[in-house]
Amino acid sequence: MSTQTRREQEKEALRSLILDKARAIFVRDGYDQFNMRRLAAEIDYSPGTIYLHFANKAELFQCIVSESFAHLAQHLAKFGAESTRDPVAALKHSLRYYVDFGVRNPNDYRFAFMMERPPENGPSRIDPTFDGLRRSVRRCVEAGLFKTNDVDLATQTIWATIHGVTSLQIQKPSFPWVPQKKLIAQVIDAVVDGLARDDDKKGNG
Amino acid sequence: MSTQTRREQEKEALRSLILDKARAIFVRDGYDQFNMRRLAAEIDYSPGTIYLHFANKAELFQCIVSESFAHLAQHLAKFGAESTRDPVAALKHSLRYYVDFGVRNPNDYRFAFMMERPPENGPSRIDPTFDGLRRSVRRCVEAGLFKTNDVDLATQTIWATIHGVTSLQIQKPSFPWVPQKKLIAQVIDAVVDGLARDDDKKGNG
Amino acid sequence: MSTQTRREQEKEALRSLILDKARAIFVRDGYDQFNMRRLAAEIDYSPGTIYLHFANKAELFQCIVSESFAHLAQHLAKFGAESTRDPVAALKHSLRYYVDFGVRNPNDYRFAFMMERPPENGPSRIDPTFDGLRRSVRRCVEAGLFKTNDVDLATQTIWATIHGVTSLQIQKPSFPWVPQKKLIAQVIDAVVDGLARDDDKKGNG
Amino acid sequence: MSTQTRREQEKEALRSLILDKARAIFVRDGYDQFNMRRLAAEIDYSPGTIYLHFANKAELFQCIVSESFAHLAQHLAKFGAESTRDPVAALKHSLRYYVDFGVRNPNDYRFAFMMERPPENGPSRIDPTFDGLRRSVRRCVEAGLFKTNDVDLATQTIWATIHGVTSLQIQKPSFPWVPQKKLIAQVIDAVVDGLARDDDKKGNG
DNA sequence: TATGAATGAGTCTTCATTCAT
DNA sequence: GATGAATGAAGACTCATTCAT
Repeated sequence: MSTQTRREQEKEALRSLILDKARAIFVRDGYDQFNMRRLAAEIDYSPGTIYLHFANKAELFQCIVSESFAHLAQHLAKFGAESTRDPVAALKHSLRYYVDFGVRNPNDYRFAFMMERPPENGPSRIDPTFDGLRRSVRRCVEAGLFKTNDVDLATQTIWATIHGVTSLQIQKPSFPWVPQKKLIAQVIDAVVDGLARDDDKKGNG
Repeated sequence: MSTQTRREQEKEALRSLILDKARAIFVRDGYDQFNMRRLAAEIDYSPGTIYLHFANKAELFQCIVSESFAHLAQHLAKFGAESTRDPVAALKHSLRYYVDFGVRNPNDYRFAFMMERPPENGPSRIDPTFDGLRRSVRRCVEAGLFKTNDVDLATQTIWATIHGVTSLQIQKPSFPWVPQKKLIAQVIDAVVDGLARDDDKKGNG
Repeated sequence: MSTQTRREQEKEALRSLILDKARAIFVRDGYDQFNMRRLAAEIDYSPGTIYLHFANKAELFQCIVSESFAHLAQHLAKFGAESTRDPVAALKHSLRYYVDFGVRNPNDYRFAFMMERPPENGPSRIDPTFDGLRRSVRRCVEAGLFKTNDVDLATQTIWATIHGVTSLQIQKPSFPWVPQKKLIAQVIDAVVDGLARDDDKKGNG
Repeated sequence: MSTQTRREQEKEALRSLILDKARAIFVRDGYDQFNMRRLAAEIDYSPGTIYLHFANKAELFQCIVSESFAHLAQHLAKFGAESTRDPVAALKHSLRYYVDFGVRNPNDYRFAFMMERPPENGPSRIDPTFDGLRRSVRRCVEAGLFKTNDVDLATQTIWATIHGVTSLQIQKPSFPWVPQKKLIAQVIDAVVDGLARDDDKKGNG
């Protein structure tokens, strides 16, 4: 029993080691440049060992994508969870959280929203991640704080917008950006204020 | 003469054929999966023939990128060119034009802003493309129509935003989007209205 | 242990097999005609296997060159090592030894001095090989046995000379040569006697 | 007639142009690196044109080799032609001429004696070139000036020797040689003096 | 369980040579 | 005679994956 348990733990540990290193390489080099032999070398195991844990490169990749979505979902779960007096402020807060998560965890964000290959088949993984945001937006709509009543429209407007900043910050770090914090705040303020009724805006945060 | 002319035309035609097919394959498969042999096969020429027109894969790719930027520049030439009574309306107009270009020419947009692969050297190609937009934004700032006086901040805010919609529309076509036109209009209105002083907004466009 | 040892031995054996076959092909076909695929075929392994032992064709070639120089150095170690009553006789003895090495190990000699192809970087490999010969010549000069006092001049004269015979014997075996031993002896005698003062020559060896 | 003649002259001129450029490239780059397309480009004709004058790369190469031998033979024709009072001095003179020719026309020399690929089949081309030298040596032998009576032995000794200097000067220009003239003179003096009877040497030239 | 040697299929690229014009 | 587009065959090298140990 003890032996078996230890074995399982070791197996799990190795699996994690592979996943972590693989994630880093996938992000650094891209899917195609990623190289099973290099991965093996970097974790100091033989190539064959990786195949004891993952059927092949594609499966390894998918595992990492799933992890990223899970990580994302877990962090975004709170989105619109709390009921608040000021849903707009809450929304902005959530958005800052979202962008912040992406910028701090570019690997996860890339896997979740930016990497293309290989083509996904199953159901959209974006949708669920989305629900929190939609909930948060709905609060605002239901409180009559937005010009529009179309929750999906507002949600997608916001998502597109903040995905824009997030992905560009990740993808084009060498562009001569204005200070990141300032830009992010400005984007969030602009889009939310733009959606909000005029009489509801008085510099919230 | 006639012979020579015909030859040149044929050569040009083949070059175009290669570029067009290559563009399609690059977009379909990505830079790494793109394959000179397959390209050759798809245009029914031998691999060597491609090398009569392009030195190598990277150059072929860069040619397509350049084409895309040229195409973009040509379509965006008007950006902020006209001096108008209503700079905000002009800006919105331009933005609609920008997104429209991306959505209608997804391949060009991909090559210009979304494909990662081979590291560019030379000067940033984004910057020049950017100038028109910045000019358009400056008009608004100089007319005192925006809350902020920071032209770069406003420009980047807007660019990040509309790049967000544009790229998502291109990259995630299977997502259950609200009607595209509506979304685009909403994003543009939201972000520009969000940047504009309150007393200047009365549903323009 | 036994397993690991056997593996290492097998690995070493394969490395040797590759080196030996490669050396033969390099000599037979020249650097450019040498072909990794053919080498692989001739040793009954796949091309990839060779790359498990050598990074690329150039490295494989350099390894053989190094082997040859090592072989040469090992055989020429004694050159001018012994202090003798008769430095001229010792020199002639060494020269005979040198030519003999080249003729008996034509491949080594080719790799060391006759093959042109890939431009070496690093420091000249000839120089060190040369030192023994120079030492041997210096003995003669210092003993006042040569007409000239210029050690480098004498050394290079001798080297050029014996390289002449050696390389021709290797490169033009089908030429109607006089008996090889006779020719070699004559060349050595002629050049050394020609350098020596008249009063010191009385048929030594 | 005039037209035909002009045509033939033009054809001959082009043939020469090709040969000259080709020789330069062959020597610069070696047989394998030599490239028919580059040759065509360098003479400003199309690749096909070369094939109107030479069947293929190998034939082109052989033509150049033949030219080189002819050039060499022509220059070496005088070798031992004049009957002189001092055959040894004449021999030395000829040898200086030989080395000089090689060093000044490294291309010819390489083609004649140093390039390997592709293997020759026909009768040895060296032998004829050799005759002048042998004649010159025979004079010395017949005048009783050499220790040996074996004309072939003496000839080959001398040839091997001076080929040694010549080829090394051509092939290893980056070696830290003593001044070339000095070395060549020394080699010639040494080997001829070494072959000559003691009582015949008194600083000749 | 872990190894790591080995492979086969594939990738970019080059080049002598041909042939319709 | 001259062109130059086109090709077929080849060569260096890579890499996911397998399998005997």
